[in-house]
Amino acid sequence: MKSKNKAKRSDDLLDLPSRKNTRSISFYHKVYDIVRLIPKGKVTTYGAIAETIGMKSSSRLVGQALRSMPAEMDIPAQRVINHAGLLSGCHQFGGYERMRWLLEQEGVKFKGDGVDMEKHFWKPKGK
DNA sequence: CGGGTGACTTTAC
DNA sequence: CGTAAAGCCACCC
Repeated sequence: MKSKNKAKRSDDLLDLPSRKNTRSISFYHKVYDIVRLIPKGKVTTYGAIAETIGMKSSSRLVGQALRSMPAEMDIPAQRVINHAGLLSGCHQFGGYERMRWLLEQEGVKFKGDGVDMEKHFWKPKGK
């Protein structure tokens, strides 16, 4: 099955912790570390994460990292949304409704179809 | 080594 | 307001 190829990638990414000792940590891994720091009930944007890493013009890479992220990892990826507060990665969570539900369980309020950024936006590193 | 890809963002019309 | 296109760059094949 083709899933074999996907499994290989996941396994490689799960090797994350052990790579911590290496001097060259993948860009993706930095993204994962930051996303894990997002407090419950808060959300952030791809651009904010990219900026924290030092590549604010490459917000796409953040999205790409999360897309490749193995589901086995305990990363609240649902808290990462786009600049407009919309759930751009909803398909990865089984649909918009499901991703929205996950956020609402954490206390995130919605404004229209997107997250109320005024109340829940959180910038990595707190400052 | 080169081309394709993408959970973005911004600007332009 | 909506759609379109360009800029951006790490990772995979």
